Amino acid sequence: MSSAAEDTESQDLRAVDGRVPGRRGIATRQRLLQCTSDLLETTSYRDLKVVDIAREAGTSPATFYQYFPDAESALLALADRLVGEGGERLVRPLKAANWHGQNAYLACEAVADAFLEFWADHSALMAVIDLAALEGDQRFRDCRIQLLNMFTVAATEVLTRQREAGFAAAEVDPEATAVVLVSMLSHVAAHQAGIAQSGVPIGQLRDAMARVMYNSPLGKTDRFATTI
Amino acid sequence: MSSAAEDTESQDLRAVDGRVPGRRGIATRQRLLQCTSDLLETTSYRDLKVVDIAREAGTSPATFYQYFPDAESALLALADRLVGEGGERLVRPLKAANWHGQNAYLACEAVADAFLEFWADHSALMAVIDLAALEGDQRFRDCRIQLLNMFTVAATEVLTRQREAGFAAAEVDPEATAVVLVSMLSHVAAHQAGIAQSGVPIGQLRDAMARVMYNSPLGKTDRFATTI
DNA sequence: AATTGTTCTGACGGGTCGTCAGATAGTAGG
DNA sequence: CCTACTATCTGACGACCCGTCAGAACAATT
Repeated sequence: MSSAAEDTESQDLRAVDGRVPGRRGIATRQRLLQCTSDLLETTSYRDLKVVDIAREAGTSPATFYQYFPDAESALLALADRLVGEGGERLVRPLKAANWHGQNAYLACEAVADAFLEFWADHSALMAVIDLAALEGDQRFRDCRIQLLNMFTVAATEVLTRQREAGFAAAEVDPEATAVVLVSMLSHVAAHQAGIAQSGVPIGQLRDAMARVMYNSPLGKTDRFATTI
Repeated sequence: MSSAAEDTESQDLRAVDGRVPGRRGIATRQRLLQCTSDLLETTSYRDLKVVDIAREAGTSPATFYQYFPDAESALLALADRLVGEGGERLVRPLKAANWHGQNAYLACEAVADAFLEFWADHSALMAVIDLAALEGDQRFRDCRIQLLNMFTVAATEVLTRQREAGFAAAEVDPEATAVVLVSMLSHVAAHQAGIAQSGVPIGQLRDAMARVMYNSPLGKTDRFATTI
């Protein structure tokens, strides 16, 4: 399942004119992707020009257009590659944990860390995904949904179990709660640099995230547990 | 204090060449702003062309540039006008509430509603602010911070009091918690349309937001309150 | 080395941007 | 009503970026 990205890379690849590229073509495409990724570290998404990517890759703009219809498509290709890894990384601490008693808080900390670290590791690309999705680009919107969907589904399941076990009120809507928590996690993770810059240490942020999760119906594994 | 925006409008206004515009000039500027706002309802932020705004206003692009250095600046002028109203609307339910006992949950509902409604009322412009801020534009970033700052400060105060009253653990960091909650509120509010479209009713969303707030240290006004 | 298929690129038409000199509209004084 | 002056508007322009295409350069195969 996690090789889906790989398969897409080697199977479906077509140059713009419909031909299947050979060894050299694939290498060029790869080089263009790498240069796009590199440039993204120093250039803002909107200032990313095809001509710059091409120059960085030591080739001409026309070559770029042979492999991608536009600059965004190259970014999308990079983003797609991230979805597999990301979905996995985010959902792991949720699934690995056993949501009983005190373990729940540890799980919440692990989840907060996973979000913060994943966004920190891929801040530039994640910013592009968030941005393009917000801007209404359906391709990036799907990408973002797919990335978060695995987590949201898993969180919904945990919440449903908590509710069935009587740890949360019957009116709690598991899916809505999961969406709200995912919003919190992804938004804080995406803005961690800015938040830190305005004086809140990342450590405190992580604790606050974990606490909010733990105190929500997600973390409650005891009918009379108190807020921490 | 709330007339600050008005003052700015009538005092500081300068045409691009440094002159102070007269009656007619101010009217033209106003018309351009209104057309920008109108076009924003039907056009995506990035597709907003100066030439379109000018045509809509029945004037020429060159006229536009006499009043704004670029299209973003017109949007910023609209955004600034929203900050006064927005800050006020968001913080009111937080300050109006007395955070004692059961009232706290009602306050949380009111806060959730305020965020959802404010973003719904100004979805297009708020999307632009979020977008431009995310994109790194410092002017919009400041604008967004100013909009949310009043609320964040007020929430930090409430949290500090709750902690001093012994309703939250000593390790709870009021500011970090406030930031996390504001992230949740603003992100959910900004994406409410998309979330609703994917099948979660706004009502459920509101309840989930209120519950997450209420269960966080913000809502706890009783040492042994249980999760709802 | 000739042939065939693949990959690359210089040069171009089309479009948007922001500027500026000059046209136009408004106004005060005679 | 005319003149002179100021405020406002605009047509036309150069600069820039985008994506395309015909043909050059390259690689592989015989």
